This record gives sequence, C-alpha cells and structure tokens, in this order.
Amino acid sequence: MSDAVPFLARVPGIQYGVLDTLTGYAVRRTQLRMYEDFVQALAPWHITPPRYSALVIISMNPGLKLTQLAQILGIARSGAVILVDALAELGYVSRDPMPEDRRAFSLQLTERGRTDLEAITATVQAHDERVTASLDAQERATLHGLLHKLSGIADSPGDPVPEAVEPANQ
Amino acid sequence: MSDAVPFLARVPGIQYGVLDTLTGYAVRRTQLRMYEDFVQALAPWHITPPRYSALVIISMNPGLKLTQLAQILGIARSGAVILVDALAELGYVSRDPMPEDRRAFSLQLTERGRTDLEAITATVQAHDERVTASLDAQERATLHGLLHKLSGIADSPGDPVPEAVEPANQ
DNA sequence: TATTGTTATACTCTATAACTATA
DNA sequence: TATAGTTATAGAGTATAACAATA
Repeated sequence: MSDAVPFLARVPGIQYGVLDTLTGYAVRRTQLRMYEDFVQALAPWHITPPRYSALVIISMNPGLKLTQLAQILGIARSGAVILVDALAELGYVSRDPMPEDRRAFSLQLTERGRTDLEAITATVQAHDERVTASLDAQERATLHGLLHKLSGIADSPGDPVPEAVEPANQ
Repeated sequence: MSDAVPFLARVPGIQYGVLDTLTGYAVRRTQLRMYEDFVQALAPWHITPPRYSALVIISMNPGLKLTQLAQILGIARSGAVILVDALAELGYVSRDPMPEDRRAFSLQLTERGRTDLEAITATVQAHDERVTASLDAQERATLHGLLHKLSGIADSPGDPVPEAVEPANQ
C-alpha cells in the first residue's frame, strides 16, 4: 500500500501548542511545502533545489573550483563532487583544465547548460510566484527583507532591504 | 581531511543572480541556518526538529494513533514508526493498547516525557529567540503572519492568527 | 607538508511496497 | 476486502576519512 502524504500545515481538530509560536517551525513548514512544489515543477529537468543553486552559482561565477563551489553552497567537497557529477551527466556543466593548477578544474556551463538554464529559471520563477501567490508585492518584499535579516545577510550597499517596507498587515 | 562547512548566506565576491530574488531560496537559506542551530542546541536530548514536532503533537493530542500522527506530520506511516520508536527508546512516548481496536495503539507521553518536554521546550524557545534575535517583536509578528499565509494556514476562526498576536514584549 | 578532487563509507530522513493481525 | 502497524529496501542529501596527483 502506498502512503503519499501531502503536507497539510494544519489538520482540523489538532492542537499544535507551542509549535505555532516558533519561528523555526513556521519556516520549516513553509520550506517543506515550497520544496515539494519545486521538486514537482522541476522534475522534467531532473533539477532539485541544490542542483539549481549550483547551476546558478556556476553560471554567475564561471571558472570556480569545486572547492570554492562547496564553500559557497555550504557543503562538503564530497557533496560538491556528486552535485557536479549530476550536472555534468545532464550535460549542463563541464570541468575544464586549469593551466595554472593542474590539480583543479574550472567549472563552466556548457552551451546546453546556458540554454536550458533560461527555461529552467523561467520554470523556477513561475513556481516561486505560484507558491507565493497569497502575498502581494509589498508583503513579498517585506518577507524577503525579514528572511535576509534572519539568514545573516547584511543589507547590501545598493539595496537597503527591509525597514522602508511597511508592516503590510493591518 | 575534514570539511566542516558552516553555511554562509553570502560569500564575498560571489554573484548570486536570480537566487537573491526567489522567496524559496530565502526560505531555504533561513531554514538551513535555523536547523543547524536547533540540532546543536538540542543535541543533549537527542531531539531533532521532526522528533520535537512529534513530541509536541502527541503531548497536545494524547491518544493519537500512529497513522493519524503520520498524517499530521505529513510523513509516511513507516516514517512515523521510526519516529515513535526513537521517542519510545528515549523513554518519552508509550504505545498503549486500544481496547476498541486491537490493531492500533494509543500514543501517550510518559511521565518522563512530560517532565523532559518542559525543559526541552525551554531550550527550543531559547534557540528560537536566539536565532531570531536580529528581529524585533513587531518584525517577528509580521514574519509569522506572512509565513502562515504562505504555508496555507488560513486565519482560523477562533484565532485570527497574525494581526491579533500582540508584540508581547514592550 | 598542504591542497584538489576523488572515492569509500555511513547516517538521517524520507519513500514505496509487502507482510501480519486484526476489522 | 480494508486498515493499523510493521518490516524490508532504496534513494536523496549530507558527513568524515583516506587516497593519488600536484603544489
């Protein structure tokens, strides 16, 4: 027998107690729901969230070494190897030799990687908008600002993220 | 050689491109950081986020069947078995027979479960406050409201979730 | 010696499917 | 037949540790 269990944030009649007061639980609950939708939407490309992150990072920062990619993504080098292997197998990433250091490889998007990344990104953006459809533009901006604060992203110079945005709800 | 890789939301000199505009990436990034802190803070009790959720749900809704717990948590029954096994091994949860259905068990907290859950919850709350320390009370309330909206929690009838929640401290 | 990429191995969390004992 | 709990097995995603080639 199969148990596909779509996650319901709230089951009627159930008491959630302290869970409802924890920011961490709210974030986790939201993340689970979004992750599910992402995986489903990107299944045709065999792209998962970590793979997409890696793809974008390599695209925006061509010539990275695998060790650098691992640091940026916050994973172990062995994990980066698996990630790059998968992206290489999909034909999206190539390991080019580095003349100045024959131990290392320079990571690049392939031609196909560049092309498909556009379609993939369009799908990701559609997914992101669909999943946040319950928020208006201002609420979304507020949420971004708050999450950036939480995850330790200092307001970047040209983009003073949150305070300017009003509480929105009331 | 070991690679402990603490996750940095932003590595200097790296371009994040579209990732910075995606709500999903911001949520995932925040969740990763919080998860790490939770696991570290609760390690003395061998409590992980899924275990904590299960513990609170069982505590607030005594007498649940394992299949109900699985539905509430959004996991497969086989996963609930593993979760309950772990909590039972820690001495926190018991499976009591259900006279009206001899196939099922009634899930309860043990005496020790009730006692330890208080200390565990205090630790979880301390963790949650520490990790959200960069937000003031109003920002936290706003974040809760937005996340609840996102994760599909309709303002429940008797408890119009976000607006009514007072800033509490001030 | 130290670093780069790799491999071997293991652990957590999750899933599907089949089994058993009841209903 | 269908359901409750369980077990077997597998697949992501992550980790640590050790290795060969190169610095």
